This record gives sequence, C-alpha cells and structure tokens, in this order.
Amino acid sequence: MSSQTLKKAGLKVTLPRLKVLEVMESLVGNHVSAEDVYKLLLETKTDIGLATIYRILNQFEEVGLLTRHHFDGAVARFELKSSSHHDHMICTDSGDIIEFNDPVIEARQQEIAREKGYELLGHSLILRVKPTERIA
Amino acid sequence: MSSQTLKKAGLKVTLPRLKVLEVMESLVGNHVSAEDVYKLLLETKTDIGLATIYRILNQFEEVGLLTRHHFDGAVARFELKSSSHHDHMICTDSGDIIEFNDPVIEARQQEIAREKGYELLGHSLILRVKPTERIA
DNA sequence: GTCCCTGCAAACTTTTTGCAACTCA
DNA sequence: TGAGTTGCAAAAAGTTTGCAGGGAC
Repeated sequence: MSSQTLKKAGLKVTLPRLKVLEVMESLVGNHVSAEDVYKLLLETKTDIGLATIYRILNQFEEVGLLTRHHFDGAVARFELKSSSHHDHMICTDSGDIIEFNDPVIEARQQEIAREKGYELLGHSLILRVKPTERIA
Repeated sequence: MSSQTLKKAGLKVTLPRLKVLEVMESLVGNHVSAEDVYKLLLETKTDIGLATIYRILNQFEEVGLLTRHHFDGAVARFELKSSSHHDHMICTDSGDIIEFNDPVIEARQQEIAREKGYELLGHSLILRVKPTERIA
C-alpha cells in the first residue's frame, strides 16, 4: 500500500501524493519529467496542479523516495529509487535509456576520490551511445 | 593568435567572438557560465550583449572549441576543450571542481557500451565528494 | 480546530529568438 | 556591397513561490 510508504517517509497521506507515488511505481525503469507525471495523471482524469507535482517530486527526493537526473540539462527527470544502484546509457538515435551497473567503475570512483583526499558522496555517470553499425 | 583559431573553425572573425575566446583561453581549467563570461567581459569594459555570448558559446561548442557541462542542472558551464580528456569531481563543501582522468573507467565504459550492442559516443561523469574527515 | 497541503497565478531563472542596425571580408 | 553578426527586447521553457481556500488527523 502506497500510503504506508508515505507514512514511513514522514509525509502526510494526501490524495495528490498517493497519485504521484502510484504513477511513479507504475513506471519503474522509466525516467519521467514533472510534466510527464502531470499528463499521465490527466489521462486518468486526475487533475493535480503542475506546481503541486513539482512540490511533491521535490519532497519525494528529499525523503529519498526517488532520484533526480539531468540527462540533458534542460528538464529534470525522476525515477523511483530502486534497491539496486545503476547508471545510464542514452541512445542518441532512439532516445532510449539503458540502465547498467559496473562494479569496476564503482570501485574506481571510490579510489579516485580517496586518492585526492575526499570521500565519495555520490556520482552521476551518463554514456552517450549509438547502435553499432551492422555493415550495409 | 585567437583569430587563427576562429578561422580554422570556420567562423568569421568578429570582435565579440575574439573577446569571448580570449576570456575562455585565460580561464583554462575553470568552468564558467554564460553570465560569468558576460560579467568578466564587462570588467574589461567590453560590453557584449548576453544573448550574443550565448550565441557564441553555442557556436564554439558546435565547432568543437569548447565543452558544455551540466554540473547541477540549472546553468550550463563551459570549458575550453583541452587536448586531454578528463572528468570532474565536485566538492559539495567548497564548490571546488577537481579534474581527473582514469584509464580504467574509460576502458570499462567502452566495454559496457559494446556489450550492450552500442558504440560509445561520449560520456559525462561527475563525482560528488566532500573532504575526508581528519578526526577532531 | 489546527496545521499542513493544494491550486492558481504570478514571479523567477536561464536560454532562445525576431528583427533592425551594423560589420567584416 | 551583401551575407553574416550583433543588440535589444520580447518570448520560451522549466521551476518556484505567495497566498487564500481546503483537507488530514
């Protein structure tokens, strides 16, 4: 039940928050913008103000329910925080986003930070790719 | 001479472009926003419109003269493209940006893309770090 | 009943664009 | 001269905020 998730996160259970959480749960593996969430909810005849969606997404991020990405730089995209960490690969042809996780890279990042006298708090890794040419 | 750089890049040599290029050259290793460039030029009594700076920075990026970064997601920051590729580490305490290059990570990225059937076009890697606690 | 939440509209920030005037080659 | 460039102001795009009314507990 989504309302349990909200309570555990210390957020009052309200209809808008429940609806936004439901949409995000139904989109695991996707990366949506505030506008996307707004439109998806409208399709369900749930008219929640865009400003409210922004507020809710920010709150969800604050309590660690979801992750914010800046794949391009313009719009922010959100994704429900899953148990397993991963990075992203974006296909410049199709716009597809492929998730991956590489222990070697994760380990090196820790070492690099340590070598420079820092502690690693987090990171953002995005690969821009295109499908391999399959000879004509 | 900066005008040679512009000509080689196929850009007409104009005063605004020369001035922007000079500022960027004097800031190698820094990462500045369009607004930063605008203000730096004003300090030199060179009043170039902010819109023009945006246009020039975009053109410079198109011809490969500089790289655009989205460290936070809000403002875009630019850096003259140096001969050596590197990634960035941002200190959340001081805002300092440390550059680094790691062959192991670079190699793994290539492999990951290949494994998934893609060709690596580019990447963006940003580590968020804080200084290691030195016991009180 | 109280405090937090939501909706709306307006404000804000960063970046782009239309158009007339200007400049480089 | 004439195509490309600049400046200004207005427009876009994405996000935040103030405030009055509404909802959760």
